[in-house]
Amino acid sequence: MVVSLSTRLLNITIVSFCKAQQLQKAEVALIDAIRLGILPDVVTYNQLIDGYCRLVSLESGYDVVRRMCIAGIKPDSVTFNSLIARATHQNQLSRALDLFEEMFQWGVSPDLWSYNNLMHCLFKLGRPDDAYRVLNDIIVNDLSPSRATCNIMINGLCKNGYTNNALNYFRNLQRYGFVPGVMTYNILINGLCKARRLNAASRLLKELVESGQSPNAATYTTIMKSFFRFNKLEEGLAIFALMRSKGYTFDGFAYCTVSGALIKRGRLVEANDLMAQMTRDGIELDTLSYNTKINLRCREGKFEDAYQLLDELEKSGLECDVYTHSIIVDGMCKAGDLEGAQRHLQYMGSLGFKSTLVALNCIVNGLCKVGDVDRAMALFESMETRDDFTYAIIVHNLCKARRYKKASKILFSWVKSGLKVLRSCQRAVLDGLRDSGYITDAKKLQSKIWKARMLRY
DNA sequence: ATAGGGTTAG
Repeated sequence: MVVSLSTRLLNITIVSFCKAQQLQKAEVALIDAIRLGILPDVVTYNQLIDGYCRLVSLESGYDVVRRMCIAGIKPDSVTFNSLIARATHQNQLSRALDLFEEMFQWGVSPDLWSYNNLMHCLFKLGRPDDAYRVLNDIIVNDLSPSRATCNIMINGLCKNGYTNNALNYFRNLQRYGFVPGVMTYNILINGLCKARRLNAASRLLKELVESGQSPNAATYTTIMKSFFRFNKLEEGLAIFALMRSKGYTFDGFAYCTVSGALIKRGRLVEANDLMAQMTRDGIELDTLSYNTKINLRCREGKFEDAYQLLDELEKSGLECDVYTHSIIVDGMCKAGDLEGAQRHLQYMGSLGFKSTLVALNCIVNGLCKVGDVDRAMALFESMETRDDFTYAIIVHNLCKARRYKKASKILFSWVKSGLKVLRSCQRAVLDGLRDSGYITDAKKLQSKIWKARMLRY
């Protein structure tokens, strides 16, 4: 009795150190306890494993599993769930499946958490069919899907383009007595907004309110963003005002989102006012707010001010991120200072930023805008990773320069890359080819694209 | 645990 009480105290100590992100101290507590003759149990180790998985890495968590086995304690489903959560969070599917296998070998059955994580991972990897198979596994294994399971299903279906299936699934669940919460509604509203089905989204919003629940910050942000996406600035601003009146603008994120939308449309004065208002409302600046302010100064052409903000950001103990530098590189490109942009890109590299893709895209775009499509092409060819933005910039500008043959080659490699292809770019190339007399080439390109798309699946 | 949210193209 005395021993088990001490173990409980040890566990409370360990979990609070893990929550405070102090693994060293948790380890010391464990050693001290053992020295006093207090024996750790499965809970002790599970807490430590979870801490290592969350704060350090999957491998470091797994090391604790080894220690636990040496100590003669058998892992349980909670042990594996921490490891599986970390693996699936990093989209390491095969690692997660290895853990399932190992779990079976220990004679431990996966529980609902294990399956939920696996489902989520499969959806993120764009494999909705396999995720659906996991849902079947849940039912076959006599586990009942939880609210989280349903949300993961609905979200996964939406994210993979099956908005209608998500909606049908949702309605079926309701028929079986499922009472959706705000999160479920948010997932669907977001899915419908992204699928440009605003009427269906607003019907669900109405349903949410009629169910006696209140929309939350996420609901409002989703709706506001979709207004901005469809260029309905005033409607978006009205939502922002509503958020403010309800106190959902406490973290400054909404301010920055609205400012970003204003900056994009060149309404710099209003963006300035808004950022000032944010300060007046007593919201502290974080990296995001600094980035927004830097973006604003760059667009105003005040690069000294932008650099001063950068300085201030670092002095206040915050850290610049990849956005900060991409914003500066883009700002210089937009101001026509390609040399400055290249210089800042190098600086960014020297700071150890691995992903310079967005900054490179900005420079490719900047080179095109000052009429140097050849240098833009050279940079494009030298890039080791490209995304849909990279291709869109190059293809669009080659078309603008009426270099349709080159554009059609790049468009084709774009299709083959599997990245999302902008319809406007594809049309520009095909129309361009036809209008300049290359009718056969246009037809050939079209059939090649068709075939490449078919071959992908 | 699972919803939203900042940089680049059109």
